[in-house]
Amino acid sequence: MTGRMKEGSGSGTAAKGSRKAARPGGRSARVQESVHRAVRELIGERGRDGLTVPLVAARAGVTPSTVYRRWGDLQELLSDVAVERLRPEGAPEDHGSLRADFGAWAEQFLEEMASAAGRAYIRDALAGDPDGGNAGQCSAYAAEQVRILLGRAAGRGETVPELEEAMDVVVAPIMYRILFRPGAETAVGEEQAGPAGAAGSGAGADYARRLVERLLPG
Amino acid sequence: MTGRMKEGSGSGTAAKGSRKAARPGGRSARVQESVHRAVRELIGERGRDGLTVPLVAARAGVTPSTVYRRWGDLQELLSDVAVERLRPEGAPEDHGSLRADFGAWAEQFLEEMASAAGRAYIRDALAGDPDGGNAGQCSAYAAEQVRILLGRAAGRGETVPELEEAMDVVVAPIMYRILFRPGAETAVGEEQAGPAGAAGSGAGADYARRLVERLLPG
DNA sequence: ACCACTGACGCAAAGATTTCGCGTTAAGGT
DNA sequence: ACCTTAACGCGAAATCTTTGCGTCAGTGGT
Repeated sequence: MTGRMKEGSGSGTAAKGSRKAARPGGRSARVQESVHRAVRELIGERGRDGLTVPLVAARAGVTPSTVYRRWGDLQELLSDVAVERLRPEGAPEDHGSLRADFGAWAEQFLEEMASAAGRAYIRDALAGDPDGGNAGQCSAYAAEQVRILLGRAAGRGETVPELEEAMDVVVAPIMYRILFRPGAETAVGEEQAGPAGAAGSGAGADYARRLVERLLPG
Repeated sequence: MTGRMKEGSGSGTAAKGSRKAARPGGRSARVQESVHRAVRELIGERGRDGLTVPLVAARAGVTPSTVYRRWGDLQELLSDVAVERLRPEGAPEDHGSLRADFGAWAEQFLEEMASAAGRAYIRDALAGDPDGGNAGQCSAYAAEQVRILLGRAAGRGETVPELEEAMDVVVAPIMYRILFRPGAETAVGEEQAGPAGAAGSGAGADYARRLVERLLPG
């Protein structure tokens, strides 16, 4: 990961309240922040397995029943934390053209999402998510980034595809391969790749670039 | 659902051994079949929530420790059952042309996967799947169906796209929308749909057809 | 056909997690 | 400042999960 996603433990100052916003005031916000931080720390120390509600609660300085009442179970709590960490940090870089912008973004997106940590967060986000709200948030994050890319290109006078089409052609295949085809995040059913690694450094960089070229005419 | 996926409780005669095939002989096979059937029955009776390992074990006529030892936890068991139910029943129908074949298949695929039951099974399959083996099996099922479509069209002399490209352009967007964009399985970023429901009956039928047309030239 | 070997199961106790009722605290509004 | 009520802490009860040990049944060899 190069920096699109949150890395450090708790960089933000204010709680976000991704779940129930019924009473987002002082104490509830403190508890949520404390529990989220406990989860992040314990994941770093003991891994996602070996994580239990009583353990998280103890680290956070609350009682287990508080966690159960707010989040229901460990899965939903992990889902909340995962979504928070899958949120992009800033706007995608500007490389002068839609092809370069989108290519670089897709490359980075694939690399981060396909990493062991990224895949774990994606699966956590999906797993404890009855109504699909957290998964929708993840998709909204990516769509927002792509919308910025397209809007920027349109401002340059370039002809740009629809956002929906861009999500279908570039983002969806990346996520599909990560989730359903472990170990196949590279390779695309087209011509042989360039001599060896055209621009990107990672393994699936070529794949990401080729998805972007499938979207853009020319 | 019209019949691509398994519907009834236990139609097959022999156990399949989707997990450990260490000792697939008589008793182990009976236990696996019995536990799987118990899960299917209880899901039908009490829903996926309110399902516990002791409950399943009691229905299956085994002790909870047996379930824990074979599957680890409820999630992995549900993942196994989900993959079994996501397996296609037979070969896709023949409509005379790749466009018609693929369109009809995609339409049916979307309808089944986007249903409440289909989505639940997909999420279960992904959730309890440490190594991604079950998810890979789901993808392999779909890929096999598409491979049949493409091979049949090639036999007719049609020019056909690569399997990988077909998966990227048609299957991936369908699964992405189901997982990450609840309530947005229809609509595509192109021209307005036909007058009103061209051929398919379901809501997302037009979307599936348009994905196929994005893949096929002409 | 018989026998030894080994993986899988049942049973039951120990341990951990999850649920629930009730009193208390503190946020939000008037 | 006072009232209302969502959210929390505490502790007991219920439920689930793990583990050790004896037994049973498939598997392969003779």
